[in-house]
Amino acid sequence: MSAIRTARERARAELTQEIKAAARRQLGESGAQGLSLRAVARELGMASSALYRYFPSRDDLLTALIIDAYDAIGTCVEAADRAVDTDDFRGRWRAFCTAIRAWATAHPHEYSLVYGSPVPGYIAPEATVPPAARVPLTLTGIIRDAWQAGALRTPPGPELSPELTAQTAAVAELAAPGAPGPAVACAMIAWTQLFGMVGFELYGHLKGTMDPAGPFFEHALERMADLIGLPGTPPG
Amino acid sequence: MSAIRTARERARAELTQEIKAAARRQLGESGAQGLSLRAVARELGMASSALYRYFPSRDDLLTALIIDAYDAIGTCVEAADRAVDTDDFRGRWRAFCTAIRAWATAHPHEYSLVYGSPVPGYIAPEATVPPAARVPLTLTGIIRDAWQAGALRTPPGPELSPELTAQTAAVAELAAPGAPGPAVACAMIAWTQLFGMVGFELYGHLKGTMDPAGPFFEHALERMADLIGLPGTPPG
DNA sequence: TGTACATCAGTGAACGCGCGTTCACTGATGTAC
DNA sequence: TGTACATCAGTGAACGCGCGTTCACTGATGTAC
Repeated sequence: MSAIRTARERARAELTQEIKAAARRQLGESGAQGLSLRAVARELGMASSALYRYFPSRDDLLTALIIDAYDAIGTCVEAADRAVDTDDFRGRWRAFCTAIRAWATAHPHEYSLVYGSPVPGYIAPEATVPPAARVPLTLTGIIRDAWQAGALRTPPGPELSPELTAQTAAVAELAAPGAPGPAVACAMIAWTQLFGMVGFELYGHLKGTMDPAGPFFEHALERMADLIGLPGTPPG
Repeated sequence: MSAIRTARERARAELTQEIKAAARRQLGESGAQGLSLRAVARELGMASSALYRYFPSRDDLLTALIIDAYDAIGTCVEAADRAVDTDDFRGRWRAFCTAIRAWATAHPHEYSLVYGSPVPGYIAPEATVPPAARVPLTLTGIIRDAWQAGALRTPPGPELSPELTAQTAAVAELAAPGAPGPAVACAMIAWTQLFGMVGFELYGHLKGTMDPAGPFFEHALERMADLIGLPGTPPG
C-alpha cells in the first residue's frame, strides 16, 4: 500500500507525465488550439488511440496542461515570496514581479495558455480556479502582511466609488482582512500593470521602444510599489 | 477615371470587404488560428478556390484582418481624442482609455487578434507596423501636448537607470520632443496598465473580484493620470 | 457603333494531408484462491 | 507457490470529417480598333 503501488501504476503515472510533457512541447509549435493528440502520440511513438487510456479527450488533456501551468507559476511565485524576509514587503513585491516575468519568459507558451487569449470553443472547468488563484493570493498575502504590520502607507488618491468600495472590501475580507479599500485597489492596479507589461514584452508590443524591457520593468515595479504604499526606497 | 471605375472593380472591392467581414465573424467562433478559407467561402456561397482571386493565401487574409483591426482601433482612439478639448489633457487620457476599453469590449476577437497571444506559425509582415503605431502615437500625442503646454507635473520618483533614460529619451524624441524621461516612463506604465486591465477583464481574470470592471477601470484611469502628472482632479 | 480579342471572376474536381474518436483485438500485468 | 481469471495498456484499422492549394475550364466583362 505505498503511494505508488504496482509497476502498472508507476508506468501509468510516468507515461501521463510524458504525454503532458510532449503536449507542452507542442504548445510552442502549434498553440493550444493546434494541440493534437495524434501529434503527441507520434512524438511518443505510440498509437493515437492509446492516449485515450490516459485522457478521455483532447480537451481533458488541455485542462490538465492549464492546471499544471497555473500550479507551476503558482509554486514559482510562492517560493519566490517565501525566499524573502516576511517583513520586507517591498522586497516581496519585487520578488513577486520578478518571478512572474521570469516564469513567463521561460515558459511563454504555457503563459499564453493561461494568460493569453482563450482557446475558442474551450471552456475551462471549475477545477482550474483554485490553481489560478495561487498567484493573486500570493500578492494579497503581501498586502495583508504589510497592513497587519502597520507598514502600508498608500498615498492619498480620489475617493472610491460605492461599487468599488464594496468590491475592494469583499476582496480584503477574504484575502487581507482590514486592509483599506484604496490600498487594495492600488494592489489590483499594480497586478494588472504587471501582467500588461509582461504580456506586451512577450508579444512584441514593446519592440522599438522599451526593448529590452528589463530596465522599464524594474522601474515600473518600484513605481507600483510606491503606488501601493509599500515601505522601502523613498518615492522622492 | 473615377476612384472606382468599372463595374468589375466595384464588385471586386465589395466582395473583398464581404470576405473580410465573413472572416471577422469567424474569428469569434474558431479564433485566428482556426480561420478557414473554406468556411469563409461556404458562408459566402462560393467555391473556396474563388477566394484566391482576392487573397493569395490564408495568411494574407489574416494579415488584412490584422491591419483592419489596428486601423479600426486606431481610428476609434484618434476620434475619441479629437472629441475632447486639446487642452484638457486629463480628459483626453480618459477618452483614450475609455475608447480602448469600449472597442475591446465591442470587438473582443479582433482585439485578441492584435493584442492577444500571437498565432503560432504566423509572422506579421512589416505592413502591420504603421497601423499598430496609431494607438501609442495617440497617447504620446497627449503627453507631448501636455508637456508643451507646461501642464505636465509628473510626481517625483526614483531616478531612471541609464538604459531607461536612453530608451525614454528615444521615445520622447520621435513622439514628444523634450518631454522628461520620468514622465515618458509613467506614460508607458499607464499604457501597459490599461491594456493589462482590459485584457484581464476580457479574459475573465477579474471574475469574482473586480467584476463588473467599470468602477475599477474608472479608478485606475485616474490613478494613472495622477502618476503621469496630468492636471485635473487633484490626487488628494 | 460593332466586332475581335484580352482580361478576369468564379467553378468544380482533385491532391495530399491531418484531425478526434471508436472499436474489436492481443498480450501483458495483477489478484484471488 | 501455482493456477485461473480479471483487469488493463496498447494496437491498428476504420469512420467521417475538414483543411489549403492547384488547375483546367467556362463565361462574363472590359478594351482597342
